[in-house]
Amino acid sequence: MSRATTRDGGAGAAAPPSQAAQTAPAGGRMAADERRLQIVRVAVRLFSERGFRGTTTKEIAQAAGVSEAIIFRHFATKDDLYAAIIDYKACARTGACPFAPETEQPPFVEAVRRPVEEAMRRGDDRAVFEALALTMMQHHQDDPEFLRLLMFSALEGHQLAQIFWDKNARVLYDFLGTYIRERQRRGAFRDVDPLVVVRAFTGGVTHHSLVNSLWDPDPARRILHITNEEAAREFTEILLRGISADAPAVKPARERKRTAAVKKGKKK
Amino acid sequence: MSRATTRDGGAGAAAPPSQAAQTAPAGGRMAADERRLQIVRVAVRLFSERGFRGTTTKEIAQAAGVSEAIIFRHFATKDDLYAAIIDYKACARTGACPFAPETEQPPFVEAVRRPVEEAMRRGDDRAVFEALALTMMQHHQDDPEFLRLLMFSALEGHQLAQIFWDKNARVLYDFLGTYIRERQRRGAFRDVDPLVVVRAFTGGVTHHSLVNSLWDPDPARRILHITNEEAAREFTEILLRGISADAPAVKPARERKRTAAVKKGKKK
DNA sequence: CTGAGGTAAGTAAGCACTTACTTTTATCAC
DNA sequence: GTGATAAAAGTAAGTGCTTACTTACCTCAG
Repeated sequence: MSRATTRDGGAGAAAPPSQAAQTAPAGGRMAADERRLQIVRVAVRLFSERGFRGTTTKEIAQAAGVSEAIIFRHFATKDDLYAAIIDYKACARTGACPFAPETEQPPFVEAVRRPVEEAMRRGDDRAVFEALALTMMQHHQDDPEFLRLLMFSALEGHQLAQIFWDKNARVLYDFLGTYIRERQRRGAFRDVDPLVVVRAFTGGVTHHSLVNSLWDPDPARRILHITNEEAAREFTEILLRGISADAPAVKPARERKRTAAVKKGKKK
Repeated sequence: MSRATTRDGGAGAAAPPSQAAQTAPAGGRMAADERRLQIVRVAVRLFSERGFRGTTTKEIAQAAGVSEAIIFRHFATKDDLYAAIIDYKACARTGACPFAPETEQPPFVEAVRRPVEEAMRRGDDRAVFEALALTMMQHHQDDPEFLRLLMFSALEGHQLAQIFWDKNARVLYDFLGTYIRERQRRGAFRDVDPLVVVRAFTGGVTHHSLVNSLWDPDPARRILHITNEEAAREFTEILLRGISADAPAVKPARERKRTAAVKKGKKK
């Protein structure tokens, strides 16, 4: 059951720890399921670093500490391995999915859902959006592989991108959009297309994570150095003021009042 | 000057129009500069579609209608070709570039700058952000290659991503941040970190373009089908309401005179 | 008749994937 | 407990194809 330890000092010739093997020495022999899972994990890491096309099966084998043929014993083709990654990433984080495709629960949305729905029941708008933003950012930060893998997948035209959208983004748009519509009916929010609100908010959050991950890596973080909590709070504050109904009519834009002064012959 | 046409009907054997050659038959003989530029353009398109690693020199040659050896007569290595692309995409539009095709748009920030700065001088916040959003989205839509190339570049760790950030994003953060800070000093905007505002706003805009380009392509556009103008208007509305200074009693009057009321505990 | 634009046909290295073979280990009659 | 055994985990050394890049040659404008 537990990982190896049965024969660590054994033969010794299996995997020289001198180079490579950054992930796991993985020296000993493994049960098929273990090995398969390990290969998937290694492949996820490498694909997220270099893309599907940019990663060779040889590299995966080396990083996993086995020969290339092992990869092809567990996965018929490289595409097959990619498919396994989709299964893995689509359900791995729920913890309730060893490998079976039976999970219908999308991990990302599921992680988001609980705290957000709880806040929704209380009608606490601030908590809703703050929890949403924070959960998303935390997810991106805890699992930076995921964003990269997703972007590679979208750019390279693989299925993961579409699956992610259907299982996560679409769900989010639906249930957040529904909430916003409900709050509008109650007069809490002004009349904007709820989907535009979702797009604007999740866009700010996702873009923030993406820029952090691609251009402004973690320790230095020189472009915009704020905690996820601060970011969630500020983004939420902007959005809530931006869509709340009782807001003071915004600003000089309402120039129909100011007929007197500077009417620059603008458009109607 | 003009593209070929000198010997289209000539030999006939050069480029069979039966397959490939989606871009340009490019049959005849070209001057070196012409050919070089054409190769760069073709390569930009292919790299943006499949990434640097995912595009072969053979494909580039075929799409350009020449033999592979021609690529390597003009560019020592594939990396060299990539470097030429950087020049092309990063400065081709400034006009200050070796082989700048004077025809195309100015670079990103330059395109944004003119309308936005004009609105800034008028102090028309709405126009500032709307013009910014609209110019960005229009740029992304007119040149969808660019976003894809940029993302590939960032993911694959090429220089273009860094150069783009330094030459465009950083500049935008600076000069929009400065504007916001100025408006805060005048009491028009509440006290938020200007960089957070820039991140939130450009994030929403960029994310919108990215989702449109990767998940919701143009003709159908089923996830969120709005024009760039509408999107710019809505995003701007949300942002401006979101960061406008608190006006407890709605005071549409010029705020710079009214030192008394507003000015909450803002300065450090 | 020279030199620049262009090509066909390479080359060595790298790719996804196989084949033929060698351990290791769980199992079960004894 | 043994030890024969079958199945599975593992490997070394390929296979044929593709890749970035070269070499040797051609062709035609000036």
